[in-house]
Amino acid sequence: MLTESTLIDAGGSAAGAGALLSILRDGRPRTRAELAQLTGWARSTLSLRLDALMHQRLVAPTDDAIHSGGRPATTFAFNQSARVVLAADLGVTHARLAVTDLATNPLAERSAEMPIDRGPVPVLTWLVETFHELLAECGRGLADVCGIGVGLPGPVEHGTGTPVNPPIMPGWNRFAVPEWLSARLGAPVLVDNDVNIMALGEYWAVRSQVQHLIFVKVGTGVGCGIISEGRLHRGAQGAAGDIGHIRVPSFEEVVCRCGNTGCLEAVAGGGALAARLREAGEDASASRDVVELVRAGNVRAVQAIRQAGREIGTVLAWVVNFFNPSFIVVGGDIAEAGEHLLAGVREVIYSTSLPLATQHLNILTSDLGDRAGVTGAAVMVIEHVLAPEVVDQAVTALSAEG
Amino acid sequence: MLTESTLIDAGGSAAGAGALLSILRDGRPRTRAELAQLTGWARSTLSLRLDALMHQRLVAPTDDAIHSGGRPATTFAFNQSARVVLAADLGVTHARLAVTDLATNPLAERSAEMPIDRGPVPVLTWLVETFHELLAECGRGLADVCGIGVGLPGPVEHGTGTPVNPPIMPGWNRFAVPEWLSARLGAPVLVDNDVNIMALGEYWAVRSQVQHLIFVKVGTGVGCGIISEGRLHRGAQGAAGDIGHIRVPSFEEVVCRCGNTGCLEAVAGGGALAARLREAGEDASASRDVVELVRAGNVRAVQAIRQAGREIGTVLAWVVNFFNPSFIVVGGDIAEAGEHLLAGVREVIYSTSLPLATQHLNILTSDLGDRAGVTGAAVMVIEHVLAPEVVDQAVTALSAEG
DNA sequence: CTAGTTTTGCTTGACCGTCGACATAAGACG
DNA sequence: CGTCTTATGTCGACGGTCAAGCAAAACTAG
Repeated sequence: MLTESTLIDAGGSAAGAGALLSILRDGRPRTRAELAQLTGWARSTLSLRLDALMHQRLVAPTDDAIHSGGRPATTFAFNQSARVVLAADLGVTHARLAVTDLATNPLAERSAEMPIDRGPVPVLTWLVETFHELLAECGRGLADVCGIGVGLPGPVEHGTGTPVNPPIMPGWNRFAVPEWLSARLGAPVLVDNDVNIMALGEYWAVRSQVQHLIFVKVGTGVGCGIISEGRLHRGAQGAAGDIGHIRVPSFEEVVCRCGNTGCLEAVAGGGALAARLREAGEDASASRDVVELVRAGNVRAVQAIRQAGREIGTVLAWVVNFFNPSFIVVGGDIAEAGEHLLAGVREVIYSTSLPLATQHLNILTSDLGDRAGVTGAAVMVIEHVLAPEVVDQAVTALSAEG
Repeated sequence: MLTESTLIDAGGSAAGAGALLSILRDGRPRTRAELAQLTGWARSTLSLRLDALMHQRLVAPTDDAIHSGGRPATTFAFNQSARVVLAADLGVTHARLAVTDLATNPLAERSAEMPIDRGPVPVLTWLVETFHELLAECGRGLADVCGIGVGLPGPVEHGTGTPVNPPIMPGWNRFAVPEWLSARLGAPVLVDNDVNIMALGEYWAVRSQVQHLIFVKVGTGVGCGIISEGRLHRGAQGAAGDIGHIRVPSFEEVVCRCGNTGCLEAVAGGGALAARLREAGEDASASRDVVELVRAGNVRAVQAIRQAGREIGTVLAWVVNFFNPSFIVVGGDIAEAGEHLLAGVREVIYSTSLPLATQHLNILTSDLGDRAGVTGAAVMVIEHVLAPEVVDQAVTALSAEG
């Protein structure tokens, strides 16, 4: 069997351009002299590499030059607009699509009702159409697209990009999302669980200060995404972060939709809160109604959410001891209904977890809000496409053809 | 300020030798032709790199050649005996030292009573002396030592290798262990928490099958080490894995040595078990006595251990949902007292955790037993010293001087 | 407007790593 | 013992990288 392997770098002509780009990716403009010192290359070599990146339009000279008495030095910076990313966050009932630049800034965005249970072909067909519209909106074409990132509301085998036995996505099991999409959009496709993607998005927002982060989504259900040393921890079956079905104390009688009893989700999830408020005579059928009630100042709803925060905090207190993150970001419908949930979470964590672990721990609501998903989908693509090896390969391929 | 930075590879003469070694590190002998194909290098280049590694004695030709009609091809394999590693597992009362080869095989080993509370200088002085004796025992000298790995029973800041506010190591706080040891033994020193090191050791034993592993140590206290994607997760303050002070349900009244109540350790730790058995009239003052009782067939002790397994299993069931490991290895004094603890752990995890997460989960006792610590200490050193960049640097340094 | 200063682009020659080809070594087979 | 086959060492060629130097460019200061 022929493996055609090149386990180690090919030593191609412009190899190293990727390393240069990864220095410039922080966005700071730099002069040639600075870059030569940082890379350790000769000025001539550096110019070669820089030219290669400029031909790819991944780097561009900035307007402001540095004046130091003589000829001003032109500075070069990462060109965020070189390519665009198509990012999709598909929820159970709702979808958000965006075209972003290479720094996750949105160029065009759309949010719409789109039930996932319509099945893969209708949903993805709509997705392709909408991406075309959004591209037109911001004056870009398919040629500018460097990759497509998709978040799905269920377990996804990230290696192949296919959903596996998703409980709430009828028809999607083992559907080859990447193949289907890349055949129609002509770019690499990456797929992952929606909570993982939101964790990536939140990590991106604080990446300069933080290595270990937990993102907790409290919507109809409860789940979390785990970032260890800046990388997503997916677990052996890609099932990591499923804290919604952890059994919490003193609620052994509550039945969960998963069939077990006492699950966190059945106690503190949006669906459970709605049901409890309904029993108390309030008008609430879904997680979103609970948020409405809280916004309207309904005392019972506020109390319920705060108590839910305490229950979730109990589980997160364990997580803090076990995982020792420096950030916990809480997002999802229920978290966005104000600080009530967070208050409950903080109350329990700071009183229960180890002082060493809580000392420098930040517990916050998401700054990105419902944009965390699309941001994370874009991050997933950007991290892949702008990885040094991939850039080197692209640069050499282009310089080879002329 | 001069940074003298070379962020990107120096392009030194024999760079790439490290990559070659990392291929050979699986121990399988290979011919030049195979290696050339695997690396993608020309045969001549490959021979150059191979020579460099052979000069370092890191690779050696094997005796058996492959006969294929013409001139037989000599095969080359990683030479595990090229260097030795000094590994130390310092417990609270007990210490185990070993000299190992580059595949963690013990060449000489010693286990002794050595209370950690004698303070850093007496303990480390004894350690240096004993290492000299062990080296003499297996006919090696300090020149053969490529690194020293140490495990300590408390929180360690791995970057600097110093203990920080250890609760049970008087005098060790902020003691610069690496500097002290490397000044006397002339080799790089790596220090980490003992549980982390044991996790590394257990991971090493199953690394071909497993990416995500949890090692649980049940001794006087309870703690765990976390391996994510083959790398140790230490957490933001290096405090990850502290499951001993997670509060478990229905034991809110039990007081823990940490001052809180209801901690797992206060319910299921070896110290707690001894106390409970003592109350019941048995003769047990420490965790080791509990093991004795179990070995002697004492029913109360067996029941106590099995119940402790259930309590620990409760916490591990949460961990399984959150982290989704593929292996859980249980070690420490209490775990080695037979299958009783494991039975309790399995009972709870398989009945409580999500089916998806438990489907391919293995829950085992340690094969390495009380050797997990020294093995892990050796692994820590080997992974560092045999990392491609480090090997490249060593090879170029040697070829430069002649 | 001119002289001074610093960056930038271009060229050259030298060096070193890598490659491919050729010659030689080592064992198998008849 | 000679021939065949395959492995291995050696050597020249190629190409990428570097350092140095020079000329042009671009701005400041007077």
